Amino acid sequence: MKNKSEDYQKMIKTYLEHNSCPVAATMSVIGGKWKSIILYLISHDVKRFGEMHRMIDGISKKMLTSQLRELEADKIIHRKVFPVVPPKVEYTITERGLSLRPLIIAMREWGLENVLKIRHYT
Amino acid sequence: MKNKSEDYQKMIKTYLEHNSCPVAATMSVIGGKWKSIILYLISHDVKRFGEMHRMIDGISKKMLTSQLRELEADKIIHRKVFPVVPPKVEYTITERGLSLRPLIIAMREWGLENVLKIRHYT
DNA sequence: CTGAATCCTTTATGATACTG
DNA sequence: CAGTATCATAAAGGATTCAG
Repeated sequence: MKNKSEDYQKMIKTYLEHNSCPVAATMSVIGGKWKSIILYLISHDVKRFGEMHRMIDGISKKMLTSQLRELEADKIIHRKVFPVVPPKVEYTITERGLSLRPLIIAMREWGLENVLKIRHYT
Repeated sequence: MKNKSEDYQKMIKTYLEHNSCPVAATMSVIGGKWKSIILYLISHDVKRFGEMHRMIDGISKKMLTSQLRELEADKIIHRKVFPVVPPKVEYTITERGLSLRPLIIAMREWGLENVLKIRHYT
């Protein structure tokens, strides 16, 4: 209990004094509307832009672009441009991106155990 | 590898056919702008509305209300109203809410290890 | 004290057309 | 093919006021 309390105190301290929460930080990396599925697709194998655009139902090119750029900025994925005509761009997952796998899996488990039981997603 | 591939196939199937992803589902529960800190505060001990409003710097009463209502709808927290004047309302964490702890902690760890190193939060 | 109601501003996302 | 640019709409969030 001592540990847990100290942990809590440190967290609140971080929150309240520096207003920078590690949890929120992580959320800002993986919390985008389409980021989890993009991560899931890319973590399996290399993907091209159009390929993902076709696979992810309902996403616009604009959104796909912005989500990819954010993931790239956070060094979760890598964007490789081939100087060919027509253009070819490949997205791959980085080491840092791979380190998110346990988290994604844990969220998936929790979702299966909890949310999908009490809610409807269309 | 077989397992992982099947896992992936199932996930993509879920995503693409039913458009209901367990990861996104979990995200919809804990991904709100202020939910992680609310959870963290409440998981420590019972909190009243005004108490949280004072502790969470920058949150409006409107936002606090809506975030609390969403957490309540997802059965993560419980809202207990005392029929007194002036009004008194206590928020407590539920069993389901407690089951989120490992997830929150994992996100916190990842954030500390990764995001806080490469970004600035103000 | 714990909100609800209203109005307003900002941000996010969509649709469409265009380009190297 | 892989985007960008532009315009339009929707959703999120803030400020303020009111009420039991």
